[in-house]
Amino acid sequence: MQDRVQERVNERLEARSNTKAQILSAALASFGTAGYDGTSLDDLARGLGIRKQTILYHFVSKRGLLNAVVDRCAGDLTGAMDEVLSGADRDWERVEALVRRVFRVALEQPVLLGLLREVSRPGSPGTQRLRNHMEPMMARARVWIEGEMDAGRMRRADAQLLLISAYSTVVGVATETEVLRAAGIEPTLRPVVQRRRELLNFLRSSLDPRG
Amino acid sequence: MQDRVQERVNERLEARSNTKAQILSAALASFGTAGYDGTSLDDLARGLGIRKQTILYHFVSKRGLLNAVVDRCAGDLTGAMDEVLSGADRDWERVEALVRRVFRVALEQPVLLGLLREVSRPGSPGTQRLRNHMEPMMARARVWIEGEMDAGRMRRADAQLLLISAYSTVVGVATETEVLRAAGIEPTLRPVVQRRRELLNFLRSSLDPRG
DNA sequence: CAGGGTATTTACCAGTTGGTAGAGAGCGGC
DNA sequence: GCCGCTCTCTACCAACTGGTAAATACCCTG
Repeated sequence: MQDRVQERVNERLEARSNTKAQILSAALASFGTAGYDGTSLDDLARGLGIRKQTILYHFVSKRGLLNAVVDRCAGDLTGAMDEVLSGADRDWERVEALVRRVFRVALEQPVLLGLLREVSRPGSPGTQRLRNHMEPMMARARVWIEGEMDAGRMRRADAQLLLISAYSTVVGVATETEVLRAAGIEPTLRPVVQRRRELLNFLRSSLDPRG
Repeated sequence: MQDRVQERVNERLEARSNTKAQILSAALASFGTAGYDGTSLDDLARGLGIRKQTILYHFVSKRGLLNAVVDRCAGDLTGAMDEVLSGADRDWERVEALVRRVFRVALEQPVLLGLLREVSRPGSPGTQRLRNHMEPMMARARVWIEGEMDAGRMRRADAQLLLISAYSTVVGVATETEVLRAAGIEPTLRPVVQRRRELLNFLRSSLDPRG
């Protein structure tokens, strides 16, 4: 009996999250390409075959929708980073694993890069929200790196600046993809892989104690 | 007499270009920071102490204003590149001069980077306009590079991909500056200089025949 | 079947958007 | 004095914006 109740509740939750999830991913795509201001709730709803008020029912306001989208993306990113930071890799291996993991997320969800790009524009609503998500993770990475430095396993450098530079490179991949497309070149993996290699080289040359 | 007439005409042209130029630079700043959709003609006019219709008189439509802004920026950029490409530098020196010159423009007019960023977003109005400006210049640079390759003064590589990568790096500087600011770090020259160095290293390692 | 929560709808609204029409001001030339 | 040109203004508009209020459909539970 209790099981059946739970089943129903799950069904309900599933149904809810179905529409909600659809709205969320459509919003991600729209915010990431057309931008926040360029996204109209009416258009978004029309694209999903629903009414705008359904969106507002689930997310209260446009701003709330953006926040939810940012939360999801930040969750994906910090989740991926968390995975690596909790993993068994050590020293330089961990740095490399971190970079590869983040790039993988970026490649699996190209729209995510677009949103990141949109949301890191100064004055954009959602900047603060993203920052709140990223800051602890960045701080954690920083503490770890600085610990490695103290232990002499990494060369001393400005860890924060390094992290920011890495973050910019990842977001920059979005820019590059767009520029490529604007130039009429169908985006391939190549430039992305190249960027990743560049970033890894940069980090290695900054951190490798043998460097 | 003829002189006085000319004088008056100049005065008139000056007065015209005064308001027009003010609108243009305010629009550049707004498009570059708030984006195209995030820019309201009313707000823009209010900021200048004029009426929106004055803007529309000079630029016909919002789209026309964007086009004019893009034209100006593209002019600044291609002008700078043109200067170098017509200069006396040869081989690697010319590449370096080109990079330094473009970075100088970017540093002198940070808003320009913002606009470039905004306008290279796929689907953004103005993308095509920018492309029309940049393409001939890019083609010219490409032809030159490929000539150098043929002459054996540069190592063979995909010139177009190289140029796009360079372009992305420059635009990426805008992203980085914004990320820095979002992280609460007052933007300094350092990361920009670092990016420039990275780009130069990358180009050298790709093109230097001795590499 | 009645009641209650969830989800989606229709109807509506005030404010803002880019844009049009046209008047008026200031100016030099005839 | 008046024309014509450039520039800026007031007045106005239809379309669209995000958002509120309330009706309704649905499904499960009692």
